[in-house]
Amino acid sequence: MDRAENALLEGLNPPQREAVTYRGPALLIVAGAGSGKTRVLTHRIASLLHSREAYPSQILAITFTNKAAGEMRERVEQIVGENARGMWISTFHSACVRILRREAENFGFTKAFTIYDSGDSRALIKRLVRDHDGDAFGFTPAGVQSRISKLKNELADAESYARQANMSDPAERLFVEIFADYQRGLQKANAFDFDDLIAQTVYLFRAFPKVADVYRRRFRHILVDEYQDTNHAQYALIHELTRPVGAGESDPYSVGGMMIFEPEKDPLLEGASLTVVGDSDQSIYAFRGADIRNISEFERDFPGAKVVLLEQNYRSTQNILSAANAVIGHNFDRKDKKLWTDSGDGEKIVGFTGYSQHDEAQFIADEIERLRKADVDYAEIAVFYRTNSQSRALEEIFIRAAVPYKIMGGTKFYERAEIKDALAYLIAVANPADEMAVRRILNKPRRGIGDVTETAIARYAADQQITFRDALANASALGVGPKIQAAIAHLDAVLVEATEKMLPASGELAPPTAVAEGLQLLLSKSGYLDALRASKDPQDEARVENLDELVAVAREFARNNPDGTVIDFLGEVALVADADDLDDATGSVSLMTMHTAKGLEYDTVFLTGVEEDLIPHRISAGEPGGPQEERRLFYVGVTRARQRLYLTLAMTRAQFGEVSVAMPSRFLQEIPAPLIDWRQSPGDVNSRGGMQSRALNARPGRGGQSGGWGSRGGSNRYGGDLVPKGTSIDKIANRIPAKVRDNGDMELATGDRIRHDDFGEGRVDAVTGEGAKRVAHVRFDDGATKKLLIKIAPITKL
DNA sequence: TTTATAACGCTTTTT
DNA sequence: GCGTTATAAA
Repeated sequence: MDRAENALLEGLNPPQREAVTYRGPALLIVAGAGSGKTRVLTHRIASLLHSREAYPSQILAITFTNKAAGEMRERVEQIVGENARGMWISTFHSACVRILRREAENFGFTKAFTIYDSGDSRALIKRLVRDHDGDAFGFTPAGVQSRISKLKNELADAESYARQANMSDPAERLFVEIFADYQRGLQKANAFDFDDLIAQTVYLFRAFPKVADVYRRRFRHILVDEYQDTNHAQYALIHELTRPVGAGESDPYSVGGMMIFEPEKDPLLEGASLTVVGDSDQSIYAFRGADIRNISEFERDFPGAKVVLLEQNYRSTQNILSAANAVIGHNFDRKDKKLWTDSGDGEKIVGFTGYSQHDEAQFIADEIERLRKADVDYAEIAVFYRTNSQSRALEEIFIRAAVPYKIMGGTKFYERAEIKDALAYLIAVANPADEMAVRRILNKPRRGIGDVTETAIARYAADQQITFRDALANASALGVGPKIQAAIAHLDAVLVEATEKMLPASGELAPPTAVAEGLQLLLSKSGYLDALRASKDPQDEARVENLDELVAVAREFARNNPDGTVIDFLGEVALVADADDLDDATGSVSLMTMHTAKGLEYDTVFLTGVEEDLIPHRISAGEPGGPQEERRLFYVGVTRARQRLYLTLAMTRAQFGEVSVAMPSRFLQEIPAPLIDWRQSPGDVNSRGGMQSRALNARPGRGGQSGGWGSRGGSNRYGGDLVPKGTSIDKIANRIPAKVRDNGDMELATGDRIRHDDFGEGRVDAVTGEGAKRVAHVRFDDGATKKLLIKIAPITKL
């Protein structure tokens, strides 16, 4: 082992070293949270390159997000420099796009295929459900879409599904019909959806072993990150790629001259070596088909596989790890794994219960400001929540408290209407077969082309056996008014002009700037930008800026890919997720869902909304394995924190415009009590002498919910302190009562007089809502009116 | 065809 | 609470 080799191993613990240096057909690295897996992975790649066991071009490293891929490439480059070029470090999806582009002609697509994101495919499915009268059977586009997606992830197509489905059930027959039509629709549009990218690549490899062999011969070392999140199709793809080369020679498809590569006699070459890294405790994507068995049964799938366990954590304090271990330990049927650190206990976890989500948010804002004064950088603070909708309350308070923040992965840039419109213009140029894109831009901006005209175009196209796009060129033949004819002709002319710019018919290469310029041309000459500028809707100003940004993205793309065509650009754009542009959060607090948080780490983490029905989410309760997955999600959130972890919740939460009572999450009770320092525990909130609500004090007498629900302690007529007397604190971890304050079925009617612990006496003006959500509208004697949740407000009937 | 209004219903996570 | 969609009116 030479010096450079030694440098690669420096600072690694023994299991990490083993993971870097082991050589064999299959290696599973079970990497607990924060155990340095990216480091191990990059060093392993560097080690392979350094020892000349592999050329860069023989390495395929697969990650889950583009961001992770970029990071890995960067870190490998830091070690091996220029040598990193030629490696494929990419996501499953972009790797498959690369392969499919090269091989598309083998199976009825062209190189110019486009990619349908979930919105696109939803739109297509929606139309099909309508056409087939699907709602008669209770079909919703979302439901059909998720069924199709699940099936594709299992590598089933409409035909194979039909074979084993109960076809005497008319609903099943209809579903199969819609599924098949959907697939035909995609094919006709020369497009793949996300799931197809993987599945079709697998089909391609299976149907054309000679094609598969090309890639098997090329990639000798395959490394897969986040293996616990792979679904069956991705698993199958890995399997296909790691098969011995030439093994498929007897396959009937390999005769017949379909393949583009000359069949040649191959000496059987053994399969590529496979390294997978994962942590079954961090599997949080089962809902979209991730199969935890891929990792738990790895040793069975790849006999002779080596397993390396990384348990030492380099990220968090022992207190945080102990809490994480305790919670995840409640999941049964998992391999026991305990994270540990040698860096000390650190601070206690801080718990806080607010009266409302605003109160909770206020606490977080106050705490952030306090940390800020202690010289903590905003960028090292993150706030996590389970659902995107929870971010609103946080935002409101943060804005008021002047806490700079950035929402990660909120409304997605590429899902904004104006961006999708702009991309549809590009698609109309790059892949005119994609009828949906053409239809989308038909009347954007408004040109007076409505339903009637659209159908006329479609009928004409069908009659003439031409595409919808080509029908636009014959506006005069459509039998529509002259004004509309002119509008269509103008649109057609703009598209033609852009096509010449971006895809010159002469065959010469368009200049790198063509995409950005073409986009600008489309947006301005189509009148799209003018329409936005003329609009009086203030949001449209922001839309113009978004479009400017898209043009900037196109320019950036041209710089990075001088040979990139508009098709390449669209392909890249279709596969960027929002997790990918997390970087520019400098100087602001990061807000994101727990799912988005995976793979990230922060000094200080606020885990908010730690309530039943939120985490675990109520929808998960009914799904098999749901609560367990929610626990893993919680575990992921907890293990993101390096030094400080806050667990916060609220007593009441407004959801769907309704206020409801929230209960502390069961996960809180799974954390040993001594680990948490409750600033205000769920118990305190209901019992006398609890701490005061800061939110209330900050804005006394403010109407609305936050002021209204809030109450400070107060005697509880129905049981006082809900922790039974004489019970040791350990038995009831964290003193979390099973119930919050409960007034039972207190009956209130208009005209009743009540006394409120904080606001004094008043008269009930009205009662709205039902059951636990009944709300009393009370006019207090000082003139203030409040809305009070009858079940839990600290009130007594007089 | 477009616009205004009402009703509706849906609310988890995402490459 | 929200955005989307159906319906009615201009």
